[in-house]
Amino acid sequence: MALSHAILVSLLDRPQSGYDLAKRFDQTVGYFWKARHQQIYLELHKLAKLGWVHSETVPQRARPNRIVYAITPHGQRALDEWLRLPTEPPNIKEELLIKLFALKPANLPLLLEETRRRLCAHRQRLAQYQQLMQQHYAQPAQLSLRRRGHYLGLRMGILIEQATLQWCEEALQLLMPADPSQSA
Amino acid sequence: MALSHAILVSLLDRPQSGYDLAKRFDQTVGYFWKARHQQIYLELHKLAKLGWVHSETVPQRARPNRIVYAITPHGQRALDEWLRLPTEPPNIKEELLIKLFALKPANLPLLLEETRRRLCAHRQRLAQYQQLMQQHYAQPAQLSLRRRGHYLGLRMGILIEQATLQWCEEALQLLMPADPSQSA
DNA sequence: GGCTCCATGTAAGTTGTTACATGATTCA
DNA sequence: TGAATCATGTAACAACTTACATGGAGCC
Repeated sequence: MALSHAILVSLLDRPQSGYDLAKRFDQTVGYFWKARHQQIYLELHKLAKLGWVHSETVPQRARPNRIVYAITPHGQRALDEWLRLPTEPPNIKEELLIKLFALKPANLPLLLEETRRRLCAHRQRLAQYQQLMQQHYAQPAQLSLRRRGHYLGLRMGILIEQATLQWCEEALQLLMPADPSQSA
Repeated sequence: MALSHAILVSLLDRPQSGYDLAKRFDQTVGYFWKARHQQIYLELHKLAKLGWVHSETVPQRARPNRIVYAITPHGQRALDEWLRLPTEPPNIKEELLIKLFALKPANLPLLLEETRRRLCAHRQRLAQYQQLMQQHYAQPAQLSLRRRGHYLGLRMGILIEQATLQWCEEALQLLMPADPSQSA
């Protein structure tokens, strides 16, 4: 049920088409919530049936028409009710951890390599997030309330990436065969 | 496809029934991968059909029979192939962040309260993880390779909880209305 | 008498993924 | 000439959740 609510929240900013939403989910929101365009279109149909959004077709020349959705007062109320529900801590679903549970000498090199690869990937992501942070949220205390919410999303992304990076480094330390030429 | 692999990995330790697996997924493994018993039974049936596990019925007096599953050589090979596939960084799916995207004065108190609640929940989890760590993994460098894998799972849990805790504290700081009687 | 544990499952529904489909426009 | 962008969708499948079902054993 949460993707539909994520869509509603995104529509609070401004009316958008499914295409717009999909692009946005690929960027900012997508750091912590992924959705493909197919799923978004399906949810929009459902939301329209529920009367939580209302759609308007915008004709275009030489392009498929855009169908732009806006949140309705009914949708607003539904959203407010949802906000009142308690949240569950998310679970991590980290495949690499499962793989490490199968650790044995034969696949140690493989898993070390994969951990190194992930380390690089997370470094890149972190750098990207930090750049966004500098560009858009340099002084969080001076932001509007709405934008503080956005800031906190990005901030969570940074903290999680940092934690993951540290984990990767520790894992490599722990699993790397000690090299005698390096010690002492 | 990852739950079936998580089950295979768990069966590496020893043959287990669906019931055993469900209990284990509620404990150690469950810190980063949840599964209900229904899902586990379904996956076991699938795995049996694929020939990746083989089952043996253990009759019991005055109790339902246990069906104990063990990994087969074929399952071993499938697992080794899966280990070779690259892993994706998991995505967070944190509902609270979506809710904060809908931040406005009217629901600020609500979201502050929820953040406080989550702060407590994560503190408790962290304490629990740290206790397990002390009990079972006091000296990680001296563990067997297999147990180092388990250690790293728990370690990830701790790092994520710490990051989340810090985030909660920062969020409260940022969103709490400044109380004039506290400043200066 | 009611609760939890043991132990397995079916059925229905929701959510999300992958594959497939269309078709003009713009850029290299 | 080929790829990417714009823009919407259907169909099949995989993964996961929720509800329901059974029934004895042991505990308080």
